[in-house]
Amino acid sequence: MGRRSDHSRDEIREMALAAAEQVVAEQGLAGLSARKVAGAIGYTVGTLYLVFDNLDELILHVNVRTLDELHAVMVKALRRCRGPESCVLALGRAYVRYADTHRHRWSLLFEHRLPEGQEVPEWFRAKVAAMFELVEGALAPMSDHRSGREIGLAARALWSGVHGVAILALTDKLGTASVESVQALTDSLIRNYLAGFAGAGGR
Amino acid sequence: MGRRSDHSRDEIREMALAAAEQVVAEQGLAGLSARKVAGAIGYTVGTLYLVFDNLDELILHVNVRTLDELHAVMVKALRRCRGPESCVLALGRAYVRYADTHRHRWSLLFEHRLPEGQEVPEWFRAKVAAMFELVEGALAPMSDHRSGREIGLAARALWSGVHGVAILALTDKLGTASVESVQALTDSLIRNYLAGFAGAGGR
DNA sequence: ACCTGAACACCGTTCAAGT
DNA sequence: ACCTGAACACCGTTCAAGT
Repeated sequence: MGRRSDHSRDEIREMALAAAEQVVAEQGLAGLSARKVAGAIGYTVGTLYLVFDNLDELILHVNVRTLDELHAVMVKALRRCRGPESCVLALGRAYVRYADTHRHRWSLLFEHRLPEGQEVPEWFRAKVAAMFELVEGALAPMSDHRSGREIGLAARALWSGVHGVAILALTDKLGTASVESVQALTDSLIRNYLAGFAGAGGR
Repeated sequence: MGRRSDHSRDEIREMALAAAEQVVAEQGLAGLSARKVAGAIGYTVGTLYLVFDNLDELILHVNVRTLDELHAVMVKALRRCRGPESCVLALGRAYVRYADTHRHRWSLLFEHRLPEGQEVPEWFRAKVAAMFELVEGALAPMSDHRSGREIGLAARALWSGVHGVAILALTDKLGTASVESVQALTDSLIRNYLAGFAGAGGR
């Protein structure tokens, strides 16, 4: 036993994250364990704790990667749309499609909660903010007369909404879990919200 | 040891549920364990399994009670509103207020997931449906020309949206966790959605 | 310096044995 | 018939000891 130095600290981190992603993809949060991840990369549990503070930190990093993937998918969706409503709808559909095809990875984003006092680190929130900025960008062309603050609030309200639809539908709490019906729900949410937002009142 | 018969099966179930509620309220899902619940009611772990299939079933019943409380709170909110928009807003605010003041109980509703193949039982989904029916009822006065199916879809889209706002905001993923800002977000979501829904298009 | 392996204090779940 | 207590197979996390 003892020293091996087959891999650098960073390499071990990377391997662990990749292994954790695979376990989560296959078995969800419930199937994830430090021993399982360690075994998958050919190291002992102890080594994992040399490289991550604890399991929560590891999961946080898996989640940031998921946010990055989501962001990329949404950016891609923006390349095939014309006009503001079309673009917001495209973002919504891309989001729902990702959630549907990567259920476990996506669920981990919201099933995992940090222990009581601990708050979500800044670099994590920045990634969430980046996602909202895509929505703000799509909203901007239809909101000349509005302040950045208003657009920011609208993007958060609307996107949290899309997210809520995805959660209830995909975790089967609505009794209507098909991708089509989720799409119908998000489309309804987005179309009606935008009608109100672009129209008279707003607020 | 052996027989005691201090309490009937149903009494033990009731005591266990009450104890579980308290543990969850204080320490969240992560703090909940079969041994802890059993200890709190003065029985052994084994007894808990005589009365519940497993921990998942116990949690499911805690969650149904939460849905009942939420329903009651929303019904109460409907007593102090005039006109459709006012009533939907009242429902939204009641929901957010409940989520905020009972964070752990409310979080349990969505943090807890049944093991892979198992689906949410019918009696559970019925309770979720009952919540949506309250929203449908509030929506009805502003949708004479719409079918029940359309109203149902609108209620689900809108309410899932309110729920998503509450999740992201209260689990601190938005970086704006104050109750006021959550209220502002839900108000924005509801007002704009209703403007679109009541207005011309809809669809 | 790097990694292991065993330990500690917990889990959910089962079930022979006691009264 | 009802309940216990110990067992089993797991957890997350730590850390002395080995190379």
